[in-house]
Amino acid sequence: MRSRAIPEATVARLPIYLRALLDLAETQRALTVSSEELARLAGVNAAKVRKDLSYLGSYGTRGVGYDIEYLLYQITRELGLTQDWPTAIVGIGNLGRALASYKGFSERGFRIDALFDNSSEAVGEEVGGLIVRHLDELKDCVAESGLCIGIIATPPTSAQEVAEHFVDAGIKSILNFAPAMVNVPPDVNVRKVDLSIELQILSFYQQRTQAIAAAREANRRLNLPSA
Amino acid sequence: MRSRAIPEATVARLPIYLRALLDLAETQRALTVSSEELARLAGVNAAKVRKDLSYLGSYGTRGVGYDIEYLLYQITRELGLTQDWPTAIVGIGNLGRALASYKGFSERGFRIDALFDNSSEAVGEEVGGLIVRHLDELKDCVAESGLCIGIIATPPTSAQEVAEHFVDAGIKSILNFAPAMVNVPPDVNVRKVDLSIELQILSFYQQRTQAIAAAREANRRLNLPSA
DNA sequence: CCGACTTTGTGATTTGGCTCACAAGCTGCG
DNA sequence: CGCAGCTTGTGAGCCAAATCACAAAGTCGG
Repeated sequence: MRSRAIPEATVARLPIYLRALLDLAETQRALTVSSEELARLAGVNAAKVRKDLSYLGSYGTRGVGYDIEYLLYQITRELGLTQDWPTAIVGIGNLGRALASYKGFSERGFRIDALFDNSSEAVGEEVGGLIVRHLDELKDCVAESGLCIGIIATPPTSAQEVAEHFVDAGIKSILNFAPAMVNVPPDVNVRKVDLSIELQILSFYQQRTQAIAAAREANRRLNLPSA
Repeated sequence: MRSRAIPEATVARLPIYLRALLDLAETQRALTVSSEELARLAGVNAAKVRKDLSYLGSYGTRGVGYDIEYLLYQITRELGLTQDWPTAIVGIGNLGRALASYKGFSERGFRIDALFDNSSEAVGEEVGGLIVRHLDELKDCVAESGLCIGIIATPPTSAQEVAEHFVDAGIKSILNFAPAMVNVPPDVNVRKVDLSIELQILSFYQQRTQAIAAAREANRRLNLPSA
């Protein structure tokens, strides 16, 4: 189990465990936590927690559980959150503004360091304590201040163009909020968050349960035609 | 293949195909699309597209491809997007405001019909053309206007409370933007979007590639001690 | 009408991840 | 020290989903 290959699914859950552990550490009720309790807090099952944590190494004690502080440190380190990742947002519309002032980022070690837009209206404006700069300055800015992560918050039509600016500037990690696919070289990592896709998935299941209810109702009436 | 059980993974991709098809329909270059092209637009592989679409029925023509308009209609219907799903947002902070005025929702048939908060500052304010109401009015509002989907955009500490309000009001579909788990009865469907989790995942892979580069560099120096 | 070409639909296989179940290992108590 | 009671770590089996590969079914040109 000493292989350095942590499954993708596990990586995606580490941040969830991290948050649960932070909550536990704040409310100082105990020094250790069992896989059972962590599972409850993270909304998964206990075996999965244990298997996930075992990929990081054997950090638990049988009969006792996991030391909260130690586990916190290990997960933080594994996720690369012991260092700051300077981050830039491109596209200062509704969404970009909200992201720029979103507390959740800074709380988890992602300081937003620069904002860019290509409309002359937005450039020069102050948003969340930062001055919006023109997209053309991106490359220089990356070179100067070592930006590592780029966030796309533009309309979908500009997403590809912004992604290419990022790639050109040497950024290797991109978070794309625009509802559009972007193509990048294989050494660049893109993750996508689509706010409306999740709603559409909810719609699917909602419709299905309503359809089932309607069908049941129809059957009931057929079976009892003259109630 | 006539089974009505569409795999979850397929449901999650249908919105992506939908968007790609809408793009194609707008730019009217052709009446049909091949699985190959659709796959390229959606960022998946062609066999997956075909298998996904086959769960909806046999809507393609061999040697030709899929009729764009017809496929659009079928996916829209399957996702339950032929009807409107009245939606409410609870928590009118930075994020809630951005979501309330986010164009992407209305473009895809999710009209935001009501906004709620429980701070007396926010209540009464106008955001995106709607008046913010107090959370206590939620239940009445659901009864009156048939709200179907609830969005949580509060800080994590309030998420569970808001979820319980939703459940109490009879809402069965919840989209949770708060970085916290919520517990609901099994007949309620919760989906979670966590903006910072995606950044943390990016951080993991970014750190890993940097670590590999550093190790390689170190090796190079060891092998060439007196360059 | 035929043969070359294109593209779908889908069995078969592989992969990856989830769950179960239990041995191994720790604590605390008598 | 030995035993009872927890809790971890992990092999084994299982299941869903991704991929492959190809027959079936269409188009088009001559």
